[in-house]
Amino acid sequence: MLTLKYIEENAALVVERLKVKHFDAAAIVQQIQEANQQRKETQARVDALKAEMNRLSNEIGQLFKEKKMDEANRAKMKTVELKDEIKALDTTFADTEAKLNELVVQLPNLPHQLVPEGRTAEDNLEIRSGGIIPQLPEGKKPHWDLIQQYDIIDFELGTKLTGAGFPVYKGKGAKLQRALISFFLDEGEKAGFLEVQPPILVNEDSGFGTGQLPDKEGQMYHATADNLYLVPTAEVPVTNMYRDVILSEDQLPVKNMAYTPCFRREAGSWGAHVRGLNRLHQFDKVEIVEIAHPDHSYEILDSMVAHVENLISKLELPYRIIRLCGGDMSFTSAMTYDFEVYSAAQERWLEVSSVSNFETYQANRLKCRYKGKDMKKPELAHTLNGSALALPRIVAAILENNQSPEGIRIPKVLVPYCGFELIS
RNA sequence: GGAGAGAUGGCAGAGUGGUCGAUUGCGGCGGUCUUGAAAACCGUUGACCGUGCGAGCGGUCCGGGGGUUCGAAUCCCUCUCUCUCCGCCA
Repeated sequence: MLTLKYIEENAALVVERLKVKHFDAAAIVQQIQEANQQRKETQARVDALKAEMNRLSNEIGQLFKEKKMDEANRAKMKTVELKDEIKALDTTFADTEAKLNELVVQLPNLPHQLVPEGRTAEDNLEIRSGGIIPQLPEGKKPHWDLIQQYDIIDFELGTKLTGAGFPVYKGKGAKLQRALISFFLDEGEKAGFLEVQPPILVNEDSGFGTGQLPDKEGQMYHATADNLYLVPTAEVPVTNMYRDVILSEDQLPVKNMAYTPCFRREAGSWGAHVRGLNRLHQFDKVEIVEIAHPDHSYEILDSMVAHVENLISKLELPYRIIRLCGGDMSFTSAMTYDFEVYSAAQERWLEVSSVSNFETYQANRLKCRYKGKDMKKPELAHTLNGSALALPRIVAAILENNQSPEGIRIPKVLVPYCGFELIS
C-alpha cells in the first residue's frame, strides 16, 4: 500500500499517475484526506486528555505517599469524567484508522514513469527478443500429444489422485523437472542469490504481508482446520521473512531464491487455451526475491531481467521481453517485465516469468525497512521479485520446439542434470 | 496427544501496583589515550503517531486481544507462540 504521508503530500500526483493504470483515484484520495484530517484532530484531542489523565494519576500517587487521603480522593473524582471521554474518543480514533486503512488499501501502486499507457496486452512494449524460432516439420505435435507419446506426464492419473490440473510426472518427465530445478538454482547461486527452503503453508499474516489477502483469498488453497494457506508462489514466504524487519543499509541488497511447488486455484479460468501444461493448479517454480535500497532498485530490476534472460538463452528457447503497460500490470507493481517463450507447435507465446519492482508498496505493508549510519529514522526498502523460472511452460516449449522423428532433444545445459540427451 | 514452565529493548537478563520506556551486562555508535589497533576510561544507544521551522513537547508500545484500578511490565480473563518431561513418529 502507498504510505499515508505520500498520499497526503502528493494527492494530485497520485490521481494523475494512477490514470496510467486506468484507475480513477480522485474520490478515494479525497476521502483519505478527509479521514486523515479527522484522525489527526481526534488524536490531538485524545492525547491532550491522556496527558491530563497521566498528570492526575501521578498527582494521586504523590498524595497517597504523603497520606493526604482526602485530597487524593477528591482528585480521583475528577478522573471519572475524563476516563469516559477518553474511552469514547479512543473508539472514534480506532474507527477512523480502520476506515482510513480500508481506503488506502484500495489504491494500487503508482506505475513508474517508463510504464507505457494502454489497457490490454496489445499495448505492452516489447523491449527485446532473442533465440530462433524453429521450423518444425509437417506433423508437428503440441506438447500434450508428445507427453502421451513418450509417456512422461500423466494427467489422467493426477486427476484420479487429486483432480484436474495436478499432473503426475513420470520417468524422464520427472527427471526433467528435477534437472530444471537444479539448473535454475545453480544459476541463481552463481548470480549471488542465497537459496532458502521456506514452508509452503503460510499463515494469514503472511498472506496479508504480500497482498494475497484479503482481496485474492479465492486464489489460494486454504487449509481451514489450521487456517493456513498453500503458497501460490515462493514470493509469499520469502518476502515475509522480512516482515517487521529493519535491515542495516550495508546488508542491502538482500538476494534470496527459493524453489517451491506453487498452488493456485485459478477459479473459473479453464478452457481450450489452457490445455496440457499451459495452466495447472500445482506447478514448480524457482523464485528470486530482492530487498533493495530505493536508490538502486531499478538497476536491480535490470539485473534480475538479465538473469532470467540468461536462463532462457541457455535453454535455447526463443523469447521476448515485454514491459507491461499500465492496464496490464498488477495492482501492486510499479514496473513489470514479462518473459514469453515461443512454443512452436501451439504457435503461441507463453508467459514463463514476470519480474517486478514493487518499490515501497509491499514494504509498507510488510514494514520492511532499512537504516543507514547517517539516517535518523528507518526508511521503507524496495522489494522486487521474479520467476526464475516457472517450469511447466518451459517444459511445454522444450518439448514442442525440440521435437523430431527421433525424439525430443534435451538442451545442452540440462544434459548433465538429466543424464540423457533424448526423450524417445 | 498428556503434564509443567515461560514470553521484557539488537542479544542476555532484572523488575510483582505509583514519575518504569523500563536497573545492569554484552553488542552498536561517538570520543579520550595510541604511529595504528587492542585494552581501559567517558559519553551515547528502540519503534510508531501527533505537534512545531527547530531545540523540543505530547501520546502509544514490556508476545496479541480484552478486563480490574485514579494508576498495570507487574493483578484477572483469553488467544498465540516457545521451552522441559512423557507418548507417538519421518
